[in-house]
Amino acid sequence: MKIKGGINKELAEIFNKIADYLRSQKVEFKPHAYQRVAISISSLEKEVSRIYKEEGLKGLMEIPGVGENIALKIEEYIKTGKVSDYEKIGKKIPPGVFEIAKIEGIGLKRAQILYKKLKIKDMNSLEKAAKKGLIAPLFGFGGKTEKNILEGIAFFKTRKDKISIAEAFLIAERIKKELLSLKEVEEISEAGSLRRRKESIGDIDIIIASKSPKKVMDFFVSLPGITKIWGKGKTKSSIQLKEGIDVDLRVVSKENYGSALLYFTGSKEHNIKIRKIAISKGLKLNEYGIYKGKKRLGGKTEKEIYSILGLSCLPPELREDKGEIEEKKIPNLLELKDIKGDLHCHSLWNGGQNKIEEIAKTAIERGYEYIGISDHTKFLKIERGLDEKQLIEQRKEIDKINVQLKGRITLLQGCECNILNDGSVDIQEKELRKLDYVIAGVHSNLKMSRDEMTKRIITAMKNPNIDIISHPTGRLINLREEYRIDFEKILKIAKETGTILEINGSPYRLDLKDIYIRRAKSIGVKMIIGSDAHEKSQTRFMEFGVFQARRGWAEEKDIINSFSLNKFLKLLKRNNQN
DNA sequence: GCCGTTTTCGGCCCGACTGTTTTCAGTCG
Repeated sequence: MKIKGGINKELAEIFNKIADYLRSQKVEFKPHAYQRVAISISSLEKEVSRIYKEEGLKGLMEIPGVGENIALKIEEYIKTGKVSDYEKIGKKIPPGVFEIAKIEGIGLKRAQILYKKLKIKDMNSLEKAAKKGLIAPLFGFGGKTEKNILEGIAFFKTRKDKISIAEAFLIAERIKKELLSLKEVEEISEAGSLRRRKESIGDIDIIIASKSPKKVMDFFVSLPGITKIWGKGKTKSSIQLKEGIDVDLRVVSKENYGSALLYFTGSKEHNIKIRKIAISKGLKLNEYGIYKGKKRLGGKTEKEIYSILGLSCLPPELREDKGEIEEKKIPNLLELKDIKGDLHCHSLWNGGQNKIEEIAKTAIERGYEYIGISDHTKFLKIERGLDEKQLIEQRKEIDKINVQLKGRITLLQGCECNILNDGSVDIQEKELRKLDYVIAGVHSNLKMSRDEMTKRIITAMKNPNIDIISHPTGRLINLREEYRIDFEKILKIAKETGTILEINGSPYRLDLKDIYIRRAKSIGVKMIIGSDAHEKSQTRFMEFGVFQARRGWAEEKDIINSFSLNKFLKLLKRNNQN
């Protein structure tokens, strides 16, 4: 069973599947151990093969959650490309059955029942069976489950072969770095949907300015990790990477770089519109430049072209033909460097991977002025959510670290408490009041009716002790739809109550999505970007939140963690009541 | 299978809810 992706991701997926399998066999404790290792390996910065090469088995065992047994399995995979225990499972369960188990409402146990009873071994055979109504009569299944299965399959079909912005961004950074090592490369940039920072990316486009296209192309098609060369020419080459994504490279002359970048960044709709403007001015715009008759007026930079067309230079994130061309006042978009703190971080206290002190030090390295610890609370047993007593204990620790780090950073204590079915939360109000800020989010019973879920969130927003709503729509990209909510109503109440909506930067969520951010901004609802880091390196998810905010036309003034600590605190509901 | 400022062995992964059941699987991160 071969899985696409870098070695850490491959192993994480194998360990996750072993965990799923053991859980379906009712094995105790081991699934948790495997799952933990899967999480910790996938958040490693270094490839396990490198750790093994440099430090051997001992190095592997220093990875959190890895003991002797799992270290040996990692070693086996590095040496042979296989984990024999996992191969044994593969003989019992076809890979398609694991896929089926990803559908909401189906776990590996039910998938195995379907395999045994109806010989269902992939999505296709599952869909056929559900449509024929063969599933509902099975013991333990029913009409609603069958309906859920069909909805789940439909959702899976819409996601196509796209990868997340986070994954595409990191791959592109790596490739750009390699290409930049060539002295023949004069300019380089990503283009396409990646440059526009869309949340999912079909393929990666890269544009290079160079006088020696052949050298650049030869180097490009010899990069490590290529599984297929679709085509190689003087100006355009296309490859497939082992991560399962295609990369297209175009090499142009420096004179054409701006026009090529503009053309290949898109969007198509944006390009059509600016070409029409060119025509209306008696000009012609293409990927080689901007022309009046045969005379070339420019094309070296994007700015030059926009200026000839009488437009301001539009940031790529806005180029969707959603009003940016007509807009008189182009927003001065938020930038990563504007961010002064991260208020959504989980610590070791609730099952995160790092001590508060380590998170604080990472925040100092990131240049933040403040950092907030917002651990889950007690309703989420599986996350070891904190109760009132533990919050009081945690405060003591935070106070102590604040003294140690005085002058370097300020730590705040918050929590991410749970909005229960009736809109109340799982921590007593008087304890919430003692915190510096409170985030509340929905983490359970996600399939409520639209009215009930809207009411549930609104009740929480009306609570004077709740400052921020985390991941307000609850979607997981490619995995789970939003809660059914009346978002307009939620915006209205957010504005009235001064509740802040989060833009969750985790690549799995990116919630709020771009159109909601733009809508919130237009109404004047304040937002905050949180990394939702469960491991210190994940604080970099802030950047993906900033991308998302930029696509939503957000400026510094719309995002409250771009404010200095004092201004930020003054904006919180708790500090703003008469 | 991992882990140790109580431990090198005995803890760890709990509970409320939904759908479909009459005991259970799956979902929330």
